[in-house]
This record gives sequence, structure tokens and C-alpha cells, in this order.
Amino acid sequence: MPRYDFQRIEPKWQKFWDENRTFVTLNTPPTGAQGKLYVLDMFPYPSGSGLHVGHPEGYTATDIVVRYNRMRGKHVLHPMGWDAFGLPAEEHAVKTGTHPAVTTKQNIDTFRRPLKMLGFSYDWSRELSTTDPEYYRWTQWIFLQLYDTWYDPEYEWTGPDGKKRLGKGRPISELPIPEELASVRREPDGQSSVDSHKHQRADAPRSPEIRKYQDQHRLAYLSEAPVNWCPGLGTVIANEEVINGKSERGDHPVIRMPLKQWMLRITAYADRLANELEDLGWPDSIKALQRNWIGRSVGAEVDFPLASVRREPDGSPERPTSLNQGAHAPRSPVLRVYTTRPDTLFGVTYMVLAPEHPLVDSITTPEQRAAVDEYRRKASLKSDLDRTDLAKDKSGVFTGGYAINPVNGERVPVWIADYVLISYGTGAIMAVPAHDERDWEFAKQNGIKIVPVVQPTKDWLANNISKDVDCSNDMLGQIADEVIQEAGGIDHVDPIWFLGDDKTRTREVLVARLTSARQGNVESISEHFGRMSDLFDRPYCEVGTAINSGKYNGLPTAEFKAQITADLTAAGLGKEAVNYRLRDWLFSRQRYWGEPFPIWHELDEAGNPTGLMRADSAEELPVLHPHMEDFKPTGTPEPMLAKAPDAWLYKTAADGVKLKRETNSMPQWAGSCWYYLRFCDNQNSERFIDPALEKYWLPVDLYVGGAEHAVLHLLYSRFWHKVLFDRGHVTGPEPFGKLVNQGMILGEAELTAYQKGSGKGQGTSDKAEEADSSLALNPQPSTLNDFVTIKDTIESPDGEGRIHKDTKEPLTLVKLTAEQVEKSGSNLVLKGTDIVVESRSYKMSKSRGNVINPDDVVKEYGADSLRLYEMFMGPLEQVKPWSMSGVEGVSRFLGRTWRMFVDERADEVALHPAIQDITPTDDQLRTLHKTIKAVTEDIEKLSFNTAISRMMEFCNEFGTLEPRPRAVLAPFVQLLSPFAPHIAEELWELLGHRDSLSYAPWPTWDEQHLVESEIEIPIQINGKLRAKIMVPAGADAVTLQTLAAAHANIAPQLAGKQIVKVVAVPGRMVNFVVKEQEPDSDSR
RNA sequence: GCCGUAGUGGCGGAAUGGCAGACGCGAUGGAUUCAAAAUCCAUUGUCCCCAAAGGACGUGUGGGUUCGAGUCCCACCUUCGGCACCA
Repeated sequence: MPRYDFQRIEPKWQKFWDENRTFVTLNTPPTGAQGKLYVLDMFPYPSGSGLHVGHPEGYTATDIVVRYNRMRGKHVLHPMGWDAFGLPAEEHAVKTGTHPAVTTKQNIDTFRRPLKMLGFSYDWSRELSTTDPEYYRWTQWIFLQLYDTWYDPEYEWTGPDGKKRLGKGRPISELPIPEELASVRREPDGQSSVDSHKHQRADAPRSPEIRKYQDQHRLAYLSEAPVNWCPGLGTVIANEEVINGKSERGDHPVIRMPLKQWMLRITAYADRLANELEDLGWPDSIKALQRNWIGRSVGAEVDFPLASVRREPDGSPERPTSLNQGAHAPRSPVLRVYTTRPDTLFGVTYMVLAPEHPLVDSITTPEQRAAVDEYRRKASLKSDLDRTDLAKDKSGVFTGGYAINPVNGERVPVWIADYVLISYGTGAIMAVPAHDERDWEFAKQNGIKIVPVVQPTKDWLANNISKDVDCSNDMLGQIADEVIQEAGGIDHVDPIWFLGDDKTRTREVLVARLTSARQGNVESISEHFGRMSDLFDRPYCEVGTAINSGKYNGLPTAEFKAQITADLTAAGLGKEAVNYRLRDWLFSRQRYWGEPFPIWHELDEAGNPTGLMRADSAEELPVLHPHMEDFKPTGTPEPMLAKAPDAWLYKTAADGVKLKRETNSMPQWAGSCWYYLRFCDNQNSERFIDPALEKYWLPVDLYVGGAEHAVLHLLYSRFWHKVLFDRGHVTGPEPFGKLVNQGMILGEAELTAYQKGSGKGQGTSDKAEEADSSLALNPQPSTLNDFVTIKDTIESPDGEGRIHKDTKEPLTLVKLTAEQVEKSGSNLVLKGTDIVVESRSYKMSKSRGNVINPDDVVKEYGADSLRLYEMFMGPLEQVKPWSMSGVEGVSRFLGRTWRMFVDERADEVALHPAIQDITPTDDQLRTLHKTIKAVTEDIEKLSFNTAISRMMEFCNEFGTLEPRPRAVLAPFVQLLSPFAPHIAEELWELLGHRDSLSYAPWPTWDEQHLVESEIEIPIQINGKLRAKIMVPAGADAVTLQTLAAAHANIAPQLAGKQIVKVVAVPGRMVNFVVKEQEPDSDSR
């Protein structure tokens, strides 16, 4: 009985593909190739727990595109590899003593097997792993490129892509050396460092001063700065890896502490990373996410001269330095701030320095010293989490110092407060409490005066009336008018009212007005809006017309900004400035299982570091890991590799200088930053990629992966690529052309219950959550038994069962079935109770127990069914819940397809006798060609779910038809093959073909066959459907109208009515616009 | 708060401004079977109507544009995701 036996078919074809090297892609295009296509999946981290259903989602999508294009004659590149450095393998090593390399190899094997089992047409000869020394050798080489590069923001050039650019990463040897350093080069002992310009080696004998100067400008540099130290992980991590003060991986607390770490100067590329997003074929949402992350803002830097500064012995106080700030150097001691609102300069009533700001010491007066030191000490202990938690609390201390407001000469007190961040802008702000929420809160809390400098507009008044005032939009406008009238004109509306002071008369008028508007209770409203400011959502307005601003009074905000920026620049008091939320990328980790740095530190006679560094040459790469037995973290910020044997750690250079290896390692992102390049040329031992192959294959034409990489991997990769581009190693500025993010697959929908009437509000999640816990604490014994909602459970420490979060009792989670609930209005209710039941899907997670294992699905339904189901669930980009019965649905479709070709009642597998070489009818051909067209276009649009539904329709039409014309069925197999390649190959073979279907030409459709002789046309009266008629396909508007008017249902309805207009669109519809004779209450 | 995404049957979802709900799941009825599974056929947005014929309503809410709106415009509500003391 030859049923659809995927367990026989699938391994058979996987073996066939393997043995015939069906999917190996040569680097030379085959003759007659229709161009190249590089389709890439985000390569996985091979975790020990194996494949997850999310993986095959994107992989199937790309596989369909690849198989389709292969059949269309494209020269396709479709590789797969492993992002295999990272913590889990190392943590496993700590537990078991197994070397991470061993674990990694095992994990890769457990990942490769299911990928092969799913029939993806990867070219496995291009497989790579970031942990392979032959791979990370080039990762280290690229690091050396970064190390050898400085960014010249002034450099104008034309790239190989023909576009003009401003700003370029250039070799460090081309960095101009300042005069004062250059003079040092001629050393007294005659050891000149006038180098040949051509071959500069990193360890060339130059003066230490120059070398340190260069080191400060490299794209890869060492910096002592507060970083995110995560004791739980035993390493520092990047800003991007910190979520709400906890580590992204493991959810461990993160504390900030100053450490010397490697940084990559990604901020130098911030502008280009933001601007060059524009032309990318990426989803707007991802572009927005990156733009947001880069966070470009335009404003001005303004210098406030200091009124009282304790002079240092050398005569000048230290000036703040910032990487972000430009070169204009003030002559006298100043406090430089960055602001996006230079138009509010006249409203500055205090200034704030970040506690870590270098000027704090010199500005603090002796009287304030103790308080300032105490505040700084406390602030330094705060983790980012604490700072976030206490966001509302605007604490701060007065330093005793004053600065002079450059626009009006006023003395402004200088405070320190931790709501100002050292890492953004200049680490200091001018505070304008009248027009900034944070400054306003701070001023209120510390009793600082508030000076409004922006006059509210009528629009502001209308738009900011409190949401508690329940009235129409018209009413809001009227209230605004009322305020203005009461004040005697918009210019007399005093902004101070909104800053908290009462304005009794106006308030009374408004309250009366509101009362009449909503027929409310006068007293309650009066009480509710006790003060004028309560009537408005915000106590300040941001944009409007200038007041209290001297000669600028009357200027609208935008003009004021432009004007005063120009004036400040002219006076040398400031300049326009751009700032980024993006920070430099913290690039070192303290772990073993990452790429070692190809860097040495020079030691002096006593063995102490001199602060000078040397890089390994390209020939010395790769820098391999030292052999180690003990993988326990040091527990301190001291890197794991510091425990390496001396042979690895130390060496003496040719010039006799003692060297010690850099013991940090690179973060996991390093390997994934450039793997798409290596796939083009993964065997090359001379270069990281052959230039000709780079030019041929790049950029990646389609890149598919999860949206969780929107700001990490995708930003880092673009950065590295741009550096390689600037240094002439790649030919394009961007690595990825079209990008698609597959949506996450959620677990199967679960029913959760909560008590009716509990909580407040309407059906909000808050309510459900509140109710959840009360249910768990007071289970209804007779009705719910041990039913407990998921919220109340946590994973037990051994990771096996689940326990109650409060009682720590083990729990059995009872899933409700559809039979246990009944409908009640729009809700579901647990039968016989007042428990409301909600259906919801959650992220798959081990602790929730809703993880679907692809292996199990393949065992039960086959790889083709899994592939087909994941594509049929819905649009690729969308988040969608898993449904096992959905898998059964597509599995049934494959069964029907099988039976369309194979007679299951026969004794062996053979073509169904109903399939005959007969001439198809026009209708049959139309169905076939419609299907070819639809499937083809849907694949092009990556609309796989609709493509599959088209094939289902085809199958529904021909599945049981007898006889079935072979000429119609054969192309269907080709259409199906990208989606369900195994069954397609099998059927293709049954149809008598000996070669793999993979290169059979994709079917084309003929418009001629799509033409229908008669079509159905809807007839509307006043836009409402009243009838349908069959008309000849080519019928013109007049014919349509005549036929429609004569229709048995339409004629009576038109009788005696005035036809105002007839809209007849040939091939589409007819609409009669009639006027009702009696103005009857025709309920619209 | 800011940026982004999405709201359509019992469910997943489909619809170049032109017949809302393709396709699938689920459900109901039937055929087949000793019976079941599997399979096949039919019905399936809600409501009015004994039923049919027919009709009314229907794409988050309120307006608007249009002969015609799920689709376009304005305002709002809600969901999900990201960022969040970024000056």
C-alpha cells in the first residue's frame, strides 16, 4: 500500500542530493546563468538544546527563494555556518571541565543534522565556524585593520561605487602629527624616527608620544571608562547587551565601574551609518530602530565662562574633554554644554554637571566640598539599574560655583546631579526648568527659580488641556479662546500660571465654562482643578514664541534657534553641534571562548606595562587560544586568559623589548560581523576573501533573520563593512541589500482564566494579571482544582518542574480544553463558574513548557509538512502562534497531492492510472496557468502563505478528477518543489524523469490561457451589491449597463426611480446611482 | 513620554479604491466502514424569516473624501515591539 511515506522519501532524496553534490555552487557562473543571487540566513549559535521551530521559518523562506531562482537559471549562493564563540560553551566547560571546543563541535553536529533533515539546499562545502582558527585568523586580521585605521571626518573622496563622500577611515600612518609632538621626533641621541612613508610597521621606532597620540585616534583603542561589569557572567558587556540594568543573556545584574577596555570607534561612523540607511531595501521599522539607536540630534554647544574657579598651580583649570566634541578650544576656563534648545538660553537658571565631570573638583567651593564629595561617592555606587529605578528622584548638590550666561551675563549656579550623564554630549547641561520636564522637576525639588521664555500659543493651550476634562475638540478650542480672552490677548497669557501658581479669576471662568459644557458638578470640578496648572497636562510648553529674551523676543522657536546659533558662532561663544546617542562599542570580554586579540603590551625592565602596544603582523595570525584546564572565571575583572601559561603570555621582541599579550578576548559579535564575506571564498588561505569574488557575490541580495538583531549584529556588520570599504578591501559601502525579518513563532494558544469582576478597567491585561495571582492564591477547589495560571509559576531550581512563586509548592499546570468553556457574550467562561477564560499565545520557553521541537514534528508529519506549515501560517514578517492542527492541515494537503499522482489501492508505488496523456481542456489549462502565475508572483513577493493556498486550490480541483491530464499535473510538481522538495522529487521521478528536479526550468504561464470567455460582474445600486450577471469577457460599458438594467432583480428596483448616474467599469462592476423619490427614512 | 507595528468570522489568515472573509483549522451533517482511523462530499460571518426567495447588519471607534472605502485622509482607542533622565 503505497501511502505518502515521507519516512522513506525524505532520507532518499537527502542522500541523493548529498551524493550528487546537487547544491554545490561553483564560483564561476555556469554557462547561460541569469546573473548571481546571494541569499543568506543569519547563521545560528549552535546551542546545546538544538534547533528551535523559529530557525526553520527563515531557513525555509530563503530555501524557497533559492530553489525557485535556481530553477530560473540564477547562479545562487546559499551557505550555512556557525556563530559558535560564546558563553554557554564556556559555562559548560566550567561545570564539566570539557573544553569549549569539544562542546562546540558537538553542538554544531546536533545543529547540522536537523538542518539536513529539513532538506535545505545549502552548499555545505562552504560551511564555516567562527571558532575555526582558519576563520578567526581573519577576524583578527580585520581587527588589525580597525587598529590600523583612524577616521578623518574632513576627507572628501569618491568611493569605488562612484559616490562622493565626506569622511573616511584612513591608515594610521597618514594621521597628521601635531607640531609639538613632531618636534619630539628628533631625539637628542640622534635616533631619528623619520620613517619611510611606504612601509610603516606598527612597531616602527617612533617616539612614545607619537605612538600614544596615534593610539588615541585608532578605530580600535584602549580606554579607561565606566563600563558594564557583570559579575554573573564574569565579563564586561556592551551597552547593547544591557537590558534594564540586567544582562541580556542570563539576566544578571550589571554594575558600572571604570575599567581599561578595548573600544571600537563606531561613533565616528554614526553619520554614515544613519545616512546610508536611506537607500537600503530594508523594512522601514528596522531602519527606524537603527536610526533611533544612533540617535542623531542637532543643537549647539555653548560655552559658559566660569565666574569662580579655583586656579590650579599651572594657572588653568582642566577642561572637559569629550570625544564627541570638536576642536574649537576656548581661551578662558569655560563650562561647555550641549543643548538642542539654544533658543531657551535666556531661561537658564542653573547648570548641572554629571557627578563624574572633570570640572567638578575645581569649581566646588570649600563650603560645599563635603556635600559634593559625598554625593559623588553615592552616585558612583549606583548601578544603571538604580539610576533607572530612581528616575523620578531628581537629587543633586550645589557646588558653590557659578557660571556666566553668555547671552545676558547673569550668574548661574552650578550643581551636580546624576540625571546628567557623563557619556552624552559634554557631560554638562544648561537647565531651563520652565521648558524641560526634568529640569522642571529638579528645580521644583531644589527650590530653584523658574523663568519662562516661551509664550504658549493657542494651539498649545487647546492641545494640552488635561485629559480629565471630558469634552469635545471644539470645546477645547473654545477653552483656549476663553483663557486668551480672560488674559487680554495671547501675549498676556502668563506662562507662570502653568508653572504652578494660581490664577484664580481665569480658573473660575474656565470652571464655569467647563461646567456648562458637560453639565457637571461645579464643586467637584472646582475641587478637581484646584489650581490653574492642574487644568493642563504639562506645566510648561516647549514650542512657541520667545519672551523674556531681550532682542530675540517675538521670534518663533525654530527661527530663534537658527538665529542665536549663528550669533553665538560669530561671537565665538558656541557653535552648531551634532550628538549621538550611540556610544563607542565596548569590544573586549574577559572570557576564554572568544577570539584572542593580536596585540602585545610593551613592558619595561621591571616588567610593568609602559602603555605602548604592538600588533601582531598578518603573518603571525591566527593567535590561538592557550591550553587551559581551568575555566573558572576569576571572579574579578581580571580576564580568564591572564591565567594562561607564561609561554603564551610573554615573549621578547627582536629589538629586545619584553612583551605581554593582551589577555582580553573579543565579543561574540566579532565573528558574525563579516561571515557573509567568508562564505564567498571559505578556503582562501591567502586573504580573507578574494577581491574578484567579493566583487562578484556582494552585496548579499536577500538576508533573512530575526528582528532581535536590528541594532546589534546589523549595526556592527555595517560598521565593519564600511571600514573595510574605506580601506579598499571591499567594493561596496553596505553588506546587505534586501533584508527581511521573520516574525517570531509563539507557542500554541493557551487558555488562562481570571475571576469575573475582579480588577478595574475593561479587559486590560492589568486586570487579568491581578486576577491571576488572586486565583492562584485562592484556588476554587471544586471548579479549578489545581488550575494555576502561568504567571504564578517559576522554574524550580533544578530546571525541571514548575513551582509556585510564593508557596514554592510544585505545581501541575492544567490546560483547559475548548469543551470546558462556553461563550458568554464576547468572553469565554469556564462552564458552571464565573471564571472568565482568555485565549492567548506566549513566547515559546522551556519554563512555560510550550516549546515545539522540530524534530518531533518531522518524525510525525515529515520535513515537507513542517516546511509547508511554517510558510502557510501567515506572512513571514508577522508574529504568529503555532497550531498543531494547522500542521495536520498542510500534511493532509500533501497526502492529497500524493494521491493525485499515486493510486494508494495499487500494490506498489506507481503513477495513478487516472493520469493520462490527454489534451487538457481550456478550463484546465486556465487553472494551471493561473496557478503558475500566482505562485510565481507570490514567491517574488515572499508571500508564501498565499502561494501555498493557490496550490491547495489546484489540488482541490484536480485531486479527484478522472482522467487527469498529465500535461497539467507535471508543472504542478515543479511549482511545489521549492516548498516541499522531497515529495516533489519523488513525484518527478514517478513522472519518468531521471535528473533532479532542482534544475528543471521553472514553468512559465501564457496570458492566452488566462483569458476567460464569460465573467461574472457584480451589479450595485448606490454602492450596494444587488445582483450578479454573467457577461462576455469583452463586454463594454454600454453593454454592461444594458444587461444589468435588464436583470430580473435589478429592473424592479430601478423602476420609477431617477437614475442619477451609472458607473460601469468593463470587466469589473456596474453601479447605478439612484435618487430615492421619497425622502424615506432610508437608514443609511 | 518618544519611535515603530498591527487591529477583519470561533481560530491562523486572504483581498491593484470595485462581489469582504480566498486557503487552512475548528464545527455540523452525510457517504464509506461490522466499527474506528483515514478518506471523500456538503454546509459554515451575524441577525430577520417555519423555510425558500429575499432582506438588514458587518473589517477597533468617530468623522471625512468617493458613484463605491478593510484599503485613501483627519482625530481617537487598543495591542505588540523598541528606546527611555540622551539635555
